[in-house]
Amino acid sequence: MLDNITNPTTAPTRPSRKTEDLRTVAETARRPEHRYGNRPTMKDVAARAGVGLKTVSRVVNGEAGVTPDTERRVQEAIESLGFRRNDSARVLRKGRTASVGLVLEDLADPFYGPLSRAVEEVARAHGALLINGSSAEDPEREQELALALCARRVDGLIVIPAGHDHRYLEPEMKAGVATVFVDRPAGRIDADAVLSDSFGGSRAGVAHLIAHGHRRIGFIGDQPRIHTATERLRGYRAAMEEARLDVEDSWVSLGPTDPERVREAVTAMVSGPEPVTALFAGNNRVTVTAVRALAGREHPVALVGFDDIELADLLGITVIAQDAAALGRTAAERLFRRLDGIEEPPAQVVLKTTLIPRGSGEIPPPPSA
Amino acid sequence: MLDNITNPTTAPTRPSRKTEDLRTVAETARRPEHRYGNRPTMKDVAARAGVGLKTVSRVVNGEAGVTPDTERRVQEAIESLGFRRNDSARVLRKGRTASVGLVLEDLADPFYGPLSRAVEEVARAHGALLINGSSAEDPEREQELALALCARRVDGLIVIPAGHDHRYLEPEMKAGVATVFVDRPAGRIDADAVLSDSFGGSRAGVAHLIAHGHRRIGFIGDQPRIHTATERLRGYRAAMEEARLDVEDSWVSLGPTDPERVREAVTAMVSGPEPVTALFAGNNRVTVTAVRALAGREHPVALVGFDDIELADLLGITVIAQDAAALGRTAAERLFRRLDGIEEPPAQVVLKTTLIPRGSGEIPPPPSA
DNA sequence: TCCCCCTCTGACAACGTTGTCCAGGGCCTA
DNA sequence: TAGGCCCTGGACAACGTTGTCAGAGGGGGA
Repeated sequence: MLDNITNPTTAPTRPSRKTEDLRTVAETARRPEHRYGNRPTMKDVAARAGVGLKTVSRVVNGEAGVTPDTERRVQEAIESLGFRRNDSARVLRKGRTASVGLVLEDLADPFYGPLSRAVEEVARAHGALLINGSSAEDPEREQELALALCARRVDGLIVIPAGHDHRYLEPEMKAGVATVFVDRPAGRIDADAVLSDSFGGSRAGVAHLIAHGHRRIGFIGDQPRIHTATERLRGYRAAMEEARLDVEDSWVSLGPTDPERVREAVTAMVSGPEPVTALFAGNNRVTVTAVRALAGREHPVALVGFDDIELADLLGITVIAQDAAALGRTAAERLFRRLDGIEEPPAQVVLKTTLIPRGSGEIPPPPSA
Repeated sequence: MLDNITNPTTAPTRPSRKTEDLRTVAETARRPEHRYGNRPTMKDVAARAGVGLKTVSRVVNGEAGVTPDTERRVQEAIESLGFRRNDSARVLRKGRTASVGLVLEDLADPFYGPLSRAVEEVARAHGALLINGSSAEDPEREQELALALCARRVDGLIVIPAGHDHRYLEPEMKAGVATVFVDRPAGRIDADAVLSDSFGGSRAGVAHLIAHGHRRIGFIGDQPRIHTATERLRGYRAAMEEARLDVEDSWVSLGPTDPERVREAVTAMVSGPEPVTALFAGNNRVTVTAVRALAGREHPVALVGFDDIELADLLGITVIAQDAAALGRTAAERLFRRLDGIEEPPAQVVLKTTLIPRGSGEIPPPPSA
C-alpha cells in the first residue's frame, strides 16, 4: 500500500556484449533526473571549498575544531551551491530520526485538531517533527499506518486505537519504538495510555440529569467496539443504577455517528407514548446532531453531551468537557520521557472531565412526566 | 533548532597506544543500545535463511525471480526475527521519500483540520505519508519548518504561508521539491497557489448586507500582513464603493484575532452615537467572538462572517463558506501531478465561495437608522 | 635544535538498502 | 551430447552522511 516509492521502469536488461554500452546505460540510470534533482552533497561542497568531506560535515553541524578561515570558505561554498544537508542520510547514520508518528482517527474532527497540535508542540520542543495519519476508525488502516511509521523508523508512536489488538506492535516496541496510546487503551498488550475519564464523566453527566428530575433518560453513543463508547455507556448505567432507575432497552442506542443514524435514534427516543425526557450524547458528533434534531421541538428535551463544542456556550448546551490538548500534551510528554531513557512500567493516566452547565442539561422534565 | 538528533556525548578520545583497547571502544560505540534497538537487518535475515542479501530484498519488495521454496524460507526468517524494512535506508538509496510536508498555521484551527485531512487522503492515494507542522503565523517558524522538511527530503511541500517572502524556497524548488501554496499566495516567487476567492466572497457578503438596507457596515479582520485579510477588506471596500457608500475609518479594524481585541472592536463599532448596523467578520475566529459579543444586545446587529462554522446553522449565522477540504485536495492533486512529472507554468487556482443566508445577515437595520 | 603535544584536517568505513551485473544450473533444441 | 538460453541467486557498489583515527603542521619547552 504505502509502498509505491518510484519504481522507474528500469530499462529492460537486454544483454549485450559491449561492456561500454552497459556502462553507459548504468551511468544514466544511476542518476535519474529526479533523484533529489541532483542536489549538491557534502562532497560537492568539499570539492568547491577545497577541503575534506569531514570538514564540511563539521561546519554544517557546528562542531568545534575548524579555523574561522576554513569555515568561511565552506560556508561560501554551501551558499553558492545551495547545499542543504540530507537528513535521510543523517538519520541512517545516526539511528534516530527525530520524528514521531501520530495515528489518530480523523484529523478533521475538531476533537483531534487540538490534540494533534499539542503533540506537535511537545515534539517541537524536543526538536522532532510530527508525521500523522488518520485511521478513519478502521483497524486495518491503523495497523498499516502504524507499521509504515515504524518502517520510517519514527522514534516514537502515539496511537489513538481503532482496533482492539495491538500485538502487531510488540516487535516494534521491543525494538525500541516508544509507544503511547491516547484516548483509548491498547488492546492485548501492556502499554502506556492516556485517557479521559469517560466512565466518571458520563456518570456525572447522567447524575446531573437525574438531579434535575429526569427519570427517563436516553443514551446515544458511538459503535460498541470503541472503548470510550462502552465506557460512557457504563457510566450511564452506573448513574441510573445508583438512582435505582431501570433502563429500558429502547433508551440505549450505540452505532455509527453519522447524522442519519443519530437523528433516527433521537427521534425514536423522544417520540412515542413514553418518550425519554432527557438525552445523554456520547460524543461531539452525536451532540451536534442531537441538538439539530431537537431544535424546534415544542416540548424541550434536556441534553448533556460528552465533549465540549465550539459555540456550545451560545447554544446553551451542557457538556462534559474533556481537554483534548491536555491529552495530547500528556501523551507526548510521556513519550519523550521514555525516549530520554526513563524506564517505568507502562501506566494508564486518566484525566478528569468537567461538567459545564449551560442550560440544556438543566431543563426539567415536563410536569406530565 | 530542529537539530538535536542524539548527540551521544562521544567518549572522550583520550589517546591510547593499545590498539586493542581502541578497537573495543569503537565496537561498543558502533552499536549503541538504542540504535534502532539493534533491529535485525536484511543481512541478518539473509544469514538466517541461508540466502543472499539481495534475495531477501527481492522477497521483501515482492520482486520476481525467487523460487517459492526460497521465498518461504526468507519469510520464515523475517517472521522469526521480527524484521521490518528500514525505510530510511530505502529512501536514501531510492531518492524519493514518498512523503510530503504540510506547513500550516495551526492544526487546532477548525479550518485547517479538514484541509489537512484532505491533503492526507490524496497523499495516501499516492502512497505517501504526511508530515505537518504549524507555523503559528510566524514567518520565521514557517521558514524553519519548511526547510527542515526539505532537509528530510520530502518529495513535495504544501505551504500555507505566514510570511511574504518565499525566496528561501527557490533553491529547494529548483532542486526538485514540488511546492504548492494554499490559502494565500507565495511571496516574491512564482509558484502554484490554490486560493479561495476572498475578494469576491467578501464583496458578495457585504453586498448582501447592503441589499438588506444597511449603510453603516463595519469590517473586522485579521492582521493586515495576512493576504486573505487584506483581500477581504478590499472586497468590503469594493462592495461599499459600488453602492456609493463612504467608509468611515472607525468602521474598519484589522489586527490579531484574539477574543479580547475582537470583542473591543465589536463593542466600539456598535456603540456610540452613530453605531454600525451590520458587521462583516473577516474569518471564523472573528465571527465566533462577534457572535458572542453581540449576543444579548437589545438592538440586533446584522452579521455576515467569512468561513463556515460548525453549528452556525443552529445559531442562524449567515456566512461566506469556503471549502477547506477542496482547497487541500486541489492543492495536493496539483502537487502530485507535478511529482508525476507534468510540466506546466505555475498557476493560481481560485475556488469559489458560497453565501449561505441563515438569518443573521438578513436582519434589517433598525428603523431609526 | 629536538621533541612533544596540541590543533586542525582528511581518509576511510559504516549505516541498511537497492541496482547492476555475473555465475551457475537446469532445460530445451539441434 | 553440446550449445544456448532462461531462471535464480549472490557479490558488490552506491546513496550521503557521521564516527574513528591518523597525519600534518606549528608552537613551546628542554
